[in-house]
Amino acid sequence: MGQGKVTILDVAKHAGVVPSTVSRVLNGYPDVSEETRTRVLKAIETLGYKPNRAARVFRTGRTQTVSLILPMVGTDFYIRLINAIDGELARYDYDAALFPLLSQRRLERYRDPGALPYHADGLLISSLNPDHLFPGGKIPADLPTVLIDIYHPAYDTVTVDNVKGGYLAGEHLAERPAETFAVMVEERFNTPFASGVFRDRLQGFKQALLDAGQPLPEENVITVEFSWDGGRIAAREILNRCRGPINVFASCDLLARDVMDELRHRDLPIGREVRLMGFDDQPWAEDCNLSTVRQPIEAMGAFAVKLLLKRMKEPDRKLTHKVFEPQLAVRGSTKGGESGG
Amino acid sequence: MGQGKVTILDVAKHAGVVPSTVSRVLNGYPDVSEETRTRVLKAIETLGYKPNRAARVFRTGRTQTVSLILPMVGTDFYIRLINAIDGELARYDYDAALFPLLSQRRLERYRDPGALPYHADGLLISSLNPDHLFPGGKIPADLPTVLIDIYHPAYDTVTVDNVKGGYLAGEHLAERPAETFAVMVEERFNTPFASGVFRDRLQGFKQALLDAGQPLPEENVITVEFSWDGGRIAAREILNRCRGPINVFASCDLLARDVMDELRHRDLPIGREVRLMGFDDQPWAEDCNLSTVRQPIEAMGAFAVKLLLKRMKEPDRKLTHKVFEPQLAVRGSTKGGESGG
DNA sequence: TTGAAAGCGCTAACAG
DNA sequence: CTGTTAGCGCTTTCAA
Repeated sequence: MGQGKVTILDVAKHAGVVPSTVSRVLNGYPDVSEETRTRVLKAIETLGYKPNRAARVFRTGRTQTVSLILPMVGTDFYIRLINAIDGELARYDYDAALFPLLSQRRLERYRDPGALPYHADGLLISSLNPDHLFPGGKIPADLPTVLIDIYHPAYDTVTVDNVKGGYLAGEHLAERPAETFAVMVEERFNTPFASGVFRDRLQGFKQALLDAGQPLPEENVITVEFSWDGGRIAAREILNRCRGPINVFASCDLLARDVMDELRHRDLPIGREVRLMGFDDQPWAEDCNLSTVRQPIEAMGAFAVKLLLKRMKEPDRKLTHKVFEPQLAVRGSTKGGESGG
Repeated sequence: MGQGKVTILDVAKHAGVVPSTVSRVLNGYPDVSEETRTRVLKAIETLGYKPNRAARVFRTGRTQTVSLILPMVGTDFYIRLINAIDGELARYDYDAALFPLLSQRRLERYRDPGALPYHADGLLISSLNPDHLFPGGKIPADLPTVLIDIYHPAYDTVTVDNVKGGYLAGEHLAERPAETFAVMVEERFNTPFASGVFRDRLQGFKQALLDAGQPLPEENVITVEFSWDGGRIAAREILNRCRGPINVFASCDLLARDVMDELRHRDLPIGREVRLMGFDDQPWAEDCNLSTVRQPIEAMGAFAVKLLLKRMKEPDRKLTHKVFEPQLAVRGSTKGGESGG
């Protein structure tokens, strides 16, 4: 049975119908009598028929696939995003194909309009700016496209308001005045991987402090590489400079975690002497008792999918730029009293 | 020009030849006169012809694509592996499609023989045991398959000798006798994600100590969750138990890094009072001055690809089980003198 | 070295 | 509700 060579014709013969009828059953058309339907299904079963995807794609011109281009996979943000996108796509019988831009070579291959990622019905690009990615900023293939986590005037975009998130963090810390520091991540220019989110977060943070009448001195912005000990270096820098009560805003939880670590090793009671905020609400942030800013990633993913499907249906609809609002997650690291951990 | 609707027929007409000739040019057949070849190429150029991948796949039955199923993407091991595989595949005009098993839902979808990953000419599976992955251990689609980083008697496999790696680490540490500990990562049974590498590393390590006449007491094996603070917990445990000179073998660099961190915070001179070994040789291991065990990941990836291509050519060739040997990378964390960092 | 012709497996008009 | 028919774009014999 089923050597993979059973075609719709075999099924039709076996069921005593014509191929198009089998096709109708296969594609769930309503106008098939219950009787023939079961007969066809039985034939499919006994012959072990497996539809030939290549033929279907060829014939219909649709792959039922959406390509998702992103910098990497493995961080919490992307895993949650992918799952959200995946789940939503499945509701419409679509599959997601993942294309993490792990190396320069891959990027170069994706400049070819015939490359694998463009063999899809639509394109989702997360955290990457087409202007930096492709020569002339033009996506090689002419596919319906939605950008996630990055703004661009020429595409449908789904973003989170990072400025607002930073503002929320700033507002929150400003309620408990202290010498305040921000730990930033180096974002190189002209890199494909520069979405500017960290810059935005800092900007909002500064604004909040300004509005609260506690402007952040420029020298209190510590910029570090996003490396295996960036956060620790920043923490040491801060503690060298300042002894009294401190507020620290780290532009992502990963950084905040390292800062927290360093603080704890110095027996500084987090939440009292030092208050610390992160950004992202990583799953372990709660365990760390880390105050942070939560992004509605699942909602963004689902929205992006819906938007893409709409764009696929109506290529000429006007552009949508959806902005999601982040939320404050207040925990021990900015409350009084308990130590964080 | 080139609305994506230009076919090989248009090109043929424009060049004054017949479609099959265009096809011959497209596929680099030798028996085409230089004159017609250039004429065809010019036609392709001016019309902006882009070959229709779907049609080609349909016609030839080949996708020129290999699917790579792995637990995740983003760790150094997988990034290096993917790049190696990618590069080797490109030499043979193949593309790699990545399928990280990020969620249970994805796994379930991949149980369907019609799922996207099986729409390929071959399958590479890294670090995942088909027996745990699929019901009955049978890969849903009947594709040429090579397993990487995991052994299985029924498939071509490419592995690294983790037992040997652990042995090398053990031998190395045994040269400087001290109270010795091993930090293990919890590997749950019946999980798709249990490849057993950590177990193998520990086994080799124990054997080396045994052979050196310094058997490792069972209670000196510290098992931790692979979480954000597993290494630190282990380090504290070790330091609570023991004061004198210590040898620590962490079953991966990530863990070793956290152990090292905790040690440094206690001002324990790494390489003197405490000697520490990791496993994997992460890119930052050298910066940390961490002694570790290096895996020939690039060689493994390239070999796996070659093996897969052979299997695709000759489905009936006998199974290959290639085992690569790891190498010791000795650095400051196990040398005398300098502190690690 | 090139042309003619057939057909891969499936779907989508259209007709009945 | 079901059958007839045509053809998607490309490759691959086979013949010239």
